[in-house]
Amino acid sequence: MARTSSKREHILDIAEKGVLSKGFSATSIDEIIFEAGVSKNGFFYHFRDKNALAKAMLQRYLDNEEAILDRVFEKGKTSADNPLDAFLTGLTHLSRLMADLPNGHPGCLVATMAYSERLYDKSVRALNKEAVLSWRKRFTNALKEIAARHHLQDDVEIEHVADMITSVIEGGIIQSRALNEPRLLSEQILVVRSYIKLLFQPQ
Amino acid sequence: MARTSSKREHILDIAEKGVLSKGFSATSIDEIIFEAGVSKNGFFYHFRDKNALAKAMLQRYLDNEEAILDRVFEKGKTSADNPLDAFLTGLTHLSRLMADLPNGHPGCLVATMAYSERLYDKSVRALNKEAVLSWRKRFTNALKEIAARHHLQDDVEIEHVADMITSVIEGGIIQSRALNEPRLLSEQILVVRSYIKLLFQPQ
DNA sequence: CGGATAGTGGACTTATGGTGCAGTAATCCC
DNA sequence: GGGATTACTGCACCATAAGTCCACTATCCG
Repeated sequence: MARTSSKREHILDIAEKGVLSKGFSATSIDEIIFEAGVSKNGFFYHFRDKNALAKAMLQRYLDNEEAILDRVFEKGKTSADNPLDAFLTGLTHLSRLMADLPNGHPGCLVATMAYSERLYDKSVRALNKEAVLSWRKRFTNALKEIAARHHLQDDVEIEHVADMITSVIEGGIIQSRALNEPRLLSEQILVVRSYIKLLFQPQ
Repeated sequence: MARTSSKREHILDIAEKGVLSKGFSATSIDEIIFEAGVSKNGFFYHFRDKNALAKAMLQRYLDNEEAILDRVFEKGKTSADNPLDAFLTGLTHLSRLMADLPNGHPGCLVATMAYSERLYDKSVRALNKEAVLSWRKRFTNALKEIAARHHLQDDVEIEHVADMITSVIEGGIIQSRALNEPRLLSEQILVVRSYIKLLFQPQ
């Protein structure tokens, strides 16, 4: 067979879709291998067990998300002359990106894994934690850069505001799904943008 | 046996703990009945199938949450003389309530069910949707009452701000779990409180 | 004392996660 | 061009899980 595995990525695609619509344990290996057109041992060749599948899925998801966030906020920086406008523009781009997804955001693996932690081993839980911490770091750094130039209009900790951006995105995805309102997430991002604006812009 | 079933509630308690820590399908009926000290047919006497268990769990969870929110925001109203202060005080109470949970919030069933929707039938999905809509209604009504007296400091839709309160709570729970930081949720509620304050209070 | 409520016990079916073993086709390295 | 490595297929097997069927029982209410 081919040297570079195309089936591995195919398995991950199918597994991710299943996990985000039914949860991890309801997504059976038999079902994955059937859809991927691969044998059972073909699956176990790539992933020692289901936990290894979870870890690979999560790692791939995080790499992809990071690249998207990098791109969006980099784009914000080029079109603005101060950190506040850059960040606000970045959030606008992110909102539009979410609005352009035809069926809404497919769901966040970090959220599903946080809600079924007992299923995974230490390494997956550590990876999930690291991901949330990296978002905290990303947004905290951006907000600190803003705070260096603009006075805070309320007594809140920068780090908590950074976490709130993540909260709104995760919560927005949940509500989008529960209500079947794909646009809700992008609207929520604009609301948190409104907060950042009010928090740093004197009226 | 006793007339009023104590075992039914016991089953629901154990099932809820399992679902919030491992997910729905990973929480086996065999495991539930073992922990509850009930026979398999004892389980199926109360719940036609696993879907009926999910529905009963969710209904009980929602009734409980509604009672808590009613209490918290009612308390806010008695200690303030205007709707803005009443709502801000309610959020402070809610934040404190979450901070006082020794192991943090146990998790939201609405979120887990939104993330494994394909597992449940129409009635469960409808109940989940109804729950999110009831939160939207609750917060929208409160915010509209405020908006009748205070001028909005930014161009945002009240309903989106209402949804944001739910977003921050759901997202706060996810991050609390992922990071194992029980206090994060209560901090997040104070940040959304800060937004409501800035949004209605002229500087 | 009859009927409803709240169960127990056991046998059975199908699906799922996972293991073990034997074998194969392509490719890379020397 | 030959041996190791990669990327698989096929089959048999095991324990656990959801769910069904049937027969039976204990308690309470009117």
